Amino acid sequence: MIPRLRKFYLLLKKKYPDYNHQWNLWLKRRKKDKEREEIIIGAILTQQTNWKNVEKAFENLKRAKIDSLKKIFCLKIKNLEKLISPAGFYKVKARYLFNFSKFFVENYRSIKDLKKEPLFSLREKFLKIKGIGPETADSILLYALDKPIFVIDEYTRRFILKYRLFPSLKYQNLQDFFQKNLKKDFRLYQEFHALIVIAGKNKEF
DNA sequence: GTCCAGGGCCGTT
DNA sequence: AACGGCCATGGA
Repeated sequence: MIPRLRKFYLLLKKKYPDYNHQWNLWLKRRKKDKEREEIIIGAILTQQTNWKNVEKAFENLKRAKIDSLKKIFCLKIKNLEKLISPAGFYKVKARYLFNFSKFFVENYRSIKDLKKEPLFSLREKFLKIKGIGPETADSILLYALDKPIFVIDEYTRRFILKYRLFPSLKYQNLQDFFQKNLKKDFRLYQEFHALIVIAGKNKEF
């Protein structure tokens, strides 16, 4: 029998066919380390923030040639604050970005090196960094490092709530629910979660 | 002018 | 363990 959750996945997939094309391109492209680092930076900048504002912050960073965690680590915190200010909460986020960058440059040689580490050991380490909570940690693991862990965010909660798919909205409970009902595959997790976000932005729930 | 967006931390209970 | 206040900008 097919889990109900999987039916919703297939339904969303059918409902947003033009996204399918983009998705296939995203899957095929071999991600460069720089791109993975950008995903990490974006995961922090977008905390409780509209993506439009995050894009403005990215434009500033690009203009200043700040395109890696190492460069963020070397930057003066005040300068970093100024560059990312359009993304809001800029003082805490500058600190958060610095904290993650420090963790990265001091413990790993490259993104490949980081990627080699097992999921759960990595997740625990991420969660110890100030500024990295469960959602940000899992976004980085899933989207930047291709690790099979399902991201729970506000859209995911609204999706679950609307269709009454699960009684609890607590992070761990929901994540277990998704992972128990889906094949353990980072591609599936990425695509399903992305579809939930698209549908959410589209005011479906 | 008001509301709010893909969180997380911290202090209080 | 759970909850409220706080962090800040730009677009609707």
